[in-house]
Amino acid sequence: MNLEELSGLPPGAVSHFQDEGIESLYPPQAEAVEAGATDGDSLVAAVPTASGKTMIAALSMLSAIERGGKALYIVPLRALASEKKDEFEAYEEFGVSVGVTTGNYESTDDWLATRDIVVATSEKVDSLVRNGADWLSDLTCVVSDEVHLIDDRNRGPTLEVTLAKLRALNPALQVVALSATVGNAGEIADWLDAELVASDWRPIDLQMGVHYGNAISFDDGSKREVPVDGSESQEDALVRDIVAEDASALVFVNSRRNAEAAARRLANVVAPELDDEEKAALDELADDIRDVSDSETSTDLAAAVEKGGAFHHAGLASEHRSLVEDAFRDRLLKVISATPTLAAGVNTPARRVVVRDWRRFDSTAGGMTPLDVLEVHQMMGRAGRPGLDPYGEAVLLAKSHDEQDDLFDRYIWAEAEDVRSKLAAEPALRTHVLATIASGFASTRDGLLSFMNETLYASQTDERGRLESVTDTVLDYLERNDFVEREGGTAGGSRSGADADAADDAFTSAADLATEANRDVDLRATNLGHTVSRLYLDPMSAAEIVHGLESAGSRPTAMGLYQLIARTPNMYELYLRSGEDDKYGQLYYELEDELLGDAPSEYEDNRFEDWLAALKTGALLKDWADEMDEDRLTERYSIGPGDLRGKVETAEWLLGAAETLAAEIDSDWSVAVREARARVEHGVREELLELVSVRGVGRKRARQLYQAGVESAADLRTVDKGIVLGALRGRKTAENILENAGREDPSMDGVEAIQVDGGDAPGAAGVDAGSGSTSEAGSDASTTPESEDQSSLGDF
DNA sequence: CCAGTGAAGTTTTAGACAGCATGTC
DNA sequence: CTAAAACTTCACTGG
Repeated sequence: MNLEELSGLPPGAVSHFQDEGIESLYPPQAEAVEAGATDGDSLVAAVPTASGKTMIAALSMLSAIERGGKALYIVPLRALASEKKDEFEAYEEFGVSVGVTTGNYESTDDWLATRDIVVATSEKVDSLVRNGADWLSDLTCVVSDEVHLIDDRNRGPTLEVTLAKLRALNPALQVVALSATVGNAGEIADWLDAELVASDWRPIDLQMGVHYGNAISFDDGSKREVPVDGSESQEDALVRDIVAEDASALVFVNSRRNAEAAARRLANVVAPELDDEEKAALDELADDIRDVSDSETSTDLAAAVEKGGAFHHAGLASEHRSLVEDAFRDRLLKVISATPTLAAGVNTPARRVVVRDWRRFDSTAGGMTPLDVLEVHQMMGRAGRPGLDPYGEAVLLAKSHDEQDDLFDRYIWAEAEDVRSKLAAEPALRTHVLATIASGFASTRDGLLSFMNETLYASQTDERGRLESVTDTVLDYLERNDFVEREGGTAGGSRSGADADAADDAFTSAADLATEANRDVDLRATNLGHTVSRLYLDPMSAAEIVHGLESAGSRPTAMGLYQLIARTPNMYELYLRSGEDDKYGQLYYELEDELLGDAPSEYEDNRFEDWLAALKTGALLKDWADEMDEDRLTERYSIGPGDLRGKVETAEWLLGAAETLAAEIDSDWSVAVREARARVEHGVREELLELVSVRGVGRKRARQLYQAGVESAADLRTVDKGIVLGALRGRKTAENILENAGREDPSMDGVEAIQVDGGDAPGAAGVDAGSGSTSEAGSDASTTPESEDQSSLGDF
C-alpha cells in the first residue's frame, strides 16, 4: 500500500513520512490499515520486533487526532518512553504535540491535557486513573506497546487492569495493542474486542541457527563454517568471525558476572580490528564512562570499551547504558555482552546475535530453568539492522549434537508461549482491588466482581470461583488493615465523600456494570485507603509502614526508618551473601532498639532472613546518607552504581509516601520521616541539609563548604568569597553557587582562594567503616548532633 | 625461593515501575 | 524435574 492512498491523517503527515524515506507501507502495516487502524477500530498487531509496529501505532494515533481526538501511548519502560517521545516529537512539524509522563519526568495534568499524544508507562497511567486525571476521558485512542507483558507476574496485572479501566472510562475507545508474536494473540484480540493482525513478515531476513563444533546450522538448511580455535569459547569465535566482516555482535548471557567476564574476553577478540580513529573515539568514550560514576563497574566497563567491547546490565548507571547503546548503534563498539535488559530495552540491533545461555538460575525452581521461547525470540529479534545489514543472524550454542537438535525444537521451530493473565494472585489483587474501590470503579462486592469480569483473566479462566475467592481474601486483608470498610447486606450505592474527587465518568460506568448484580456488600475505601491508593503503594507496604510508625515509642532514627521501608514489598531487598547472615545478625543485636515494629523470631528462618536482608538494605541507605563514597558503597554491598541509584530512588519515594501516611494517621514522627527522606535524597548528614538545598550544591560540595566553615545559604551570602573559592574547585562553579544562594555580587573576579582547615579532602568525606571506627565526615563528625550518625555500619 | 599452572573447591545467580516538586559534580 | 560459570585456594612443577 502506498502512503498516498492513506486518508484521514493530519495534513503534512504523509509528506513527513515521505521525507523520512517511507514510500509505502510494510505488509503488516497495510493489513492494520485494512483492519481499520486509521478509522478508529481496535486491533491487536502481533508482529515481530522491528517490523514497523510503531508505524501502525502512529497511523492510528494521527488519524484519531485528525478526527479531533487524543492519544495515549503506553510503554513498559521509562527508557522507551523517552525513545518514543523523541520519535513522536518529529510530528510537531505538522502541528501534533507530544508529552511524556513517567515517575521521573516532569508533567502536570494541565499540561498533559493540552497534548495530542501522551507517552507514559503503564504504572503511570494506572496512577493517573487513581488520581482522577480529567483528560483521560478525552482519550480516543490508546496504544499499548509490548502488550504481551500482561503475562509478567509482577507488572502484568497493572497493564491488564489499566487497559480495562481505560475502556470502562470510554467505551468507544480505540485500543491498538502491539505484541510480539505469541501463541494466543487471537485471545487477546477477543478480550479487547479488536481485530487481529498477525504476521511473521520482517523487513530484513532473519536466519536462526545453532552453532555446534565448527559450524552454524541455520533453519533454512544452510551452514556456515565458524571454526573454534583451541581453547577459545564458541562465542569468541562467533564474534571474531562477524567482526571480521565489519559487522557487530550482541551476546546474551544469564548473569551480570558472566556479562562482565565475557566482555573482558570479547574485547580482546575485537581489539585487533580497530583502526586508529576508532581507538581515539573509544578512549574518549571510556573517559565519559569513567566520569559517570566512581565505581569498579565503571572502571571495568571503561576498560572493555577501550578495546571496542562492553557489557550491559541493570547494575550500570542509566548514563552508562545510553553511552554504550549509542556507541553500539554508531558501530563504534563492536560487541556487547548483555543480560536480558538489552533485549527488552531500547532498540540496539546487531548483525549477529548470540544467545549463549538459554538457561537461567531460578531459586524458586531449585536450579536452572530454560528461558521462555518468547524471551529467546525477543533476543534473536535484535539481529539485523534494517537498512544496514543484508540479513540478521541469531545463533544459539550447543555443546553436543543432541543439544543442537534440542535447541532447534525448543526455540527455533517453537512457537512462543501463550500470554496468561497473572491477575488472580494475591499481591496483584491487593493493590488493584483497593484502587478499583478507591477510585470509584466499584462500590459493592458484586460491582467489583463485575469489573474483574472485564479482565483478560476472566476470559481465560475456567475456574470461576478462583478470582472470587482471592478477591474475598484480599478484601479481608484490606478491611483488617483499615483500608476498606464493608457493610454487608445494605443495598444502595452509598459512597464516601472522598470518592467525589475520582472521575465521575468512572463511577457511573462502574455503576452500570454493577446494576445487574445484587448489591450484597457495600465497599468503601477509608481515608487511609484512598491515600494508599493515590500514593501507589502496595497496601501491604502501607500497612507495614503504618504499623512501624505506630509502634515507635520515641523519635525513630534514620536507620530505623530505612530498615522499615526496606522490608516493604515495594523495595527489592539486597541479597544476603554467604556469611552475611551472621554479620547482619550481629548488627541486628546492636541496633535492635532502633528498629521499628516486631522482629520475626530467629527460628522463623525465612522471615528472619528477610528481616536481615532489609537490615542490610537499610544499612546501605544509611551509609549513603552518611556520605559514604559511591565506590565504597558499591564495593561493600557488591552492587553496581545503577543498583545504588535505584535503591536510593525507591527509598525517596517510599519515605515520601511514609511522610504522607504519618500525617494521615496523626503520627508524631512526620518530621523524622521528612528528615530521613531528605538525607537519602541528597546523600548527606543532617547538618548539610540546608546547604544542599542551594542549586548547584550536592553532597560533595556541601561537605567541602561545611568544612570550610560555610554552613548555610545565609553563610554563602555573607562569608568571604575567598573561602568559598577555596572550598570549591572552579571559579565559575563558585560564582554560580553564590548567585543561586542569592548573593548580591557573586563575581569571583580578583578573588584569591583561601584554604580553611582540611578542605582539601574531596571524596574522603564519608563513613570510614573500613576500620570499624567511629565514622568521620571530614574533621567534625564529633559535632554531629544525632548520636545515630556517629556509629558506622558495615564492618563490625 | 618463586612464578606459573592446574586441579579442586567455593560462591553466586535478570529485571525495574511508582508520589511530589525541582535541579548533580 | 533441573546448573554452570566464575572465582579462590592451594598444591605442585620447573627454573
